[in-house]
Amino acid sequence: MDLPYDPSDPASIDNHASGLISKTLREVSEVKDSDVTAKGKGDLGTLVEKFYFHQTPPNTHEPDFPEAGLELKVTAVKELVNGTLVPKERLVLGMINYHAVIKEDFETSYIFRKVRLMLVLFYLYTKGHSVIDMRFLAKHLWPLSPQDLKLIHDDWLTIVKKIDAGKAHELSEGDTLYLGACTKSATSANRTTQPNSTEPAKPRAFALKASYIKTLLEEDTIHRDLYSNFFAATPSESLEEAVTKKLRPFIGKTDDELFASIGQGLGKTAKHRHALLTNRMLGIKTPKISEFEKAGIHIRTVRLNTAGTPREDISFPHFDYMEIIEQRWEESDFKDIVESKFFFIVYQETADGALVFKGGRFWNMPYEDRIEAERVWNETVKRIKTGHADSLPNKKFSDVAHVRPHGRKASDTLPAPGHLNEVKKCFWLNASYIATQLR
DNA sequence: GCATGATCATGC
DNA sequence: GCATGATCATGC
Repeated sequence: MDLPYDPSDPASIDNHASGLISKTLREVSEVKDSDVTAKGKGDLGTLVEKFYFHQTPPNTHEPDFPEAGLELKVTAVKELVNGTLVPKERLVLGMINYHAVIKEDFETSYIFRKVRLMLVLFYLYTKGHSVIDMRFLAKHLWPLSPQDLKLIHDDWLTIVKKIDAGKAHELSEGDTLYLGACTKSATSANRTTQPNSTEPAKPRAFALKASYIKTLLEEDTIHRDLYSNFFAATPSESLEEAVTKKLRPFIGKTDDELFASIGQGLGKTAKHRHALLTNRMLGIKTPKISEFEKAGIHIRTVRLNTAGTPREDISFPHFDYMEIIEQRWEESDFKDIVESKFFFIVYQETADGALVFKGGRFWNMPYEDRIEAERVWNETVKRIKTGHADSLPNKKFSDVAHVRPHGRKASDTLPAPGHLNEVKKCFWLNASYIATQLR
């Protein structure tokens, strides 16, 4: 048949995709309910290609439009309570074949061929509806910038090196910045073989992090003035090296000195004043650092006492008792946290009470400690389920993490099994644990 | 000195 | 008004 667009021309494909915006697939094509398979999950992309673009998706690792070198991605967004749209999930590019990937080069890998130029269609996820009735809201034609391509290349190498070292079971999304190795399995017990080790590993896929998609969407629209970049891609330099180089001149200065020299206009009493100061050190005037936002990096200030131990434990958003008992570890918020990357801004107290900047440190949780975090999470859920939300794992239970209150005040509560008003709580990383990790 | 509970400052 | 990250307060 004659196609209503030119499959060798990205602009023409993009233009044809415009006809989907504000529509559902059912409204603009001949698709029927019987075309939707079993769960209906994940196959909207296939249906769009077949019924709207009249293409048979290549069952190889080629981009969907090989002549145009363009990969079509259909992905869900959800609406937050405040009305903003955010990606519902990571953008999965394809399963990782642990045995094959260690023999590949990035330049010839399917990841490279796919991410170079992507047309991403965003639809609003609406629970309980068939995928063909979910509405498309926006699209974006993405030729990857050289900076992003460089970091994704670095990420790919990091992942493949770890697999080649026989550590596929230790992979974590926190190992990398934009391209992650996300777990991909219906059941958390599912394991596969890996090269150079007898240890079974969770199946994982290459995926662009949700934080990456979210930032690109925002940068593209109304929030442009929120973000700025500091990373200039040079072949030899990693993001970590670029950060280290920027921060080096400020190491050894006190926070008072830093506020005086580069902190004009910053509130000195703000609790996140040290994070703001870091932006200034990186030469960034906007509230957010583009590269850190894309990578979903948790930026946290660590204030060491004179003995070199953090004064405080590290808190996270409180959880909902009734929600967490319905979750499995694999889909929990805390699992996402322990598989994310952190950037610690380290200050040390001196005997005379000054705070000296010691530098920034990237960190993500090692494998054994993620197993321990999972143990704490499981015990927490078990206790809540059995009506003990008032007595959750404390510091004696684990060297890595504990649970304790995190509300705005004692009366800031949520319902839990057996408790109508239990104070809001969250997972904390133990200060003593962070101390050992920083050494 | 540390564990645990409670609350503050800011942004949206 | 609430979420979030940071910090304070209390008691053993």
